[in-house]
Amino acid sequence: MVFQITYKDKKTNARIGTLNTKKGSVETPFFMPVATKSTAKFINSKKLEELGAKAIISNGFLLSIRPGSKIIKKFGGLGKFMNFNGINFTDSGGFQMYSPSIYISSNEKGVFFRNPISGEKIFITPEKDMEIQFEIQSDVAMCLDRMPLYEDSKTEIEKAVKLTTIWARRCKEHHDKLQKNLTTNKKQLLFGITQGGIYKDLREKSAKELIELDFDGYSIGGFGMGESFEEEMKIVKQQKSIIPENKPVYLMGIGNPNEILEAISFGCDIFDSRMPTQNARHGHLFTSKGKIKILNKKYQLDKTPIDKNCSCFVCRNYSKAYISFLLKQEEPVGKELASYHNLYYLQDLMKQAKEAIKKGKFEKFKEKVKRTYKE
RNA sequence: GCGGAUGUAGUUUAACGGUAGAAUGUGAGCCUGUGGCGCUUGAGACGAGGGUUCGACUCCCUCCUUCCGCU
Repeated sequence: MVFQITYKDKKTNARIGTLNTKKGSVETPFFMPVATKSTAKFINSKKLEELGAKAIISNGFLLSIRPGSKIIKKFGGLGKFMNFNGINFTDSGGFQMYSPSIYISSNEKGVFFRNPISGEKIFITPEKDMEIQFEIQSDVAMCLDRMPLYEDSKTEIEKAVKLTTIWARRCKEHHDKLQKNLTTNKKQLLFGITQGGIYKDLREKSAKELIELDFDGYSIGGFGMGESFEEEMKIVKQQKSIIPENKPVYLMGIGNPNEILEAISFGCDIFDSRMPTQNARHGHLFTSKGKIKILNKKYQLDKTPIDKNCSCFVCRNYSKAYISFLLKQEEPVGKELASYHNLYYLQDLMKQAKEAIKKGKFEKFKEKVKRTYKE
């Protein structure tokens, strides 16, 4: 059993569940720090465990360029290579099509990338992508998908949906083949990714086509690209109404506290985003009173911690003024401290959300957080 | 003391007898399946005084500053 629901909220569609992987189980909903190249930026794997991350997501495609999936395999897989005790997700590289510096083109057969280091052309097919993630031995793999941009025309987005389904089928077939000889408890999970922008009809088509292929879980992709909160949530709600109840749902790339809680209330289970770490490096910090910009001059002499209500390592030891100064100086430790706090904040938020769901107080909790993060 | 050079944002520097431009720093904002990159925007300067000129940061004079060299 890949996924079990253990508790359902009465007022909303929020739920508590268990995701079972070859590395172990994790309670949902949870948030994954992004560890693209086998580490979160400025936060090592032991710190990730310390601050409460039970799962993280890395990028299979980028890791296959360097150090190479064969090397990671020799270490016994990504989890052992980076010495992370939690669950390792890997992304397919589909998202890198949005990165003009390495993306060249794509067709029905696969995607052309430019190796950012050597400059050589790389051709990634869905089959190749599955082999990479299999070799890296992540616990959960993602399908290669075609992510359109928010500003793309509906025709373009429709084409992306079509391609995403074609690739998803090939991913699934090849993934099954690769795992045929493994015992059940050694199997890697595979998630399909829906596309379709903010168009209900395209999203419906995308989700239904993927469901027919029967994945271990379903990701909603292509958000956080410029659409409004309402546009996004309208689709999330719709996708959840199509995806079978007993499948875990992963809203990709979403890290804003408001958006996460809203999506949880619709029944989403898994999240990831570079937001906490990227924001941290740029001085935007999450607190129980909302977001603060610690580089602002008014914190120059502030002796208090980032968040008085936070019990993280950073808030117990350092002042706003000190962290602000370090960030301004571009001292790596400043980035480390800020990133640590933001990641801790999100892990703690998820913990509180789960407790609130169990106590039947989730809606109230969500509204409270929403008020502090009103923009 | 004499001779030479020098003086433009906090800093490093452009240009021009007719609106003084940039870089960096600084203030404010942006970043959602990560390129630690970056992007937008605000404030900020002609050493002082006099002269020539319709008009001077620009040409001339005096003073001052700083640097170099020489008694």
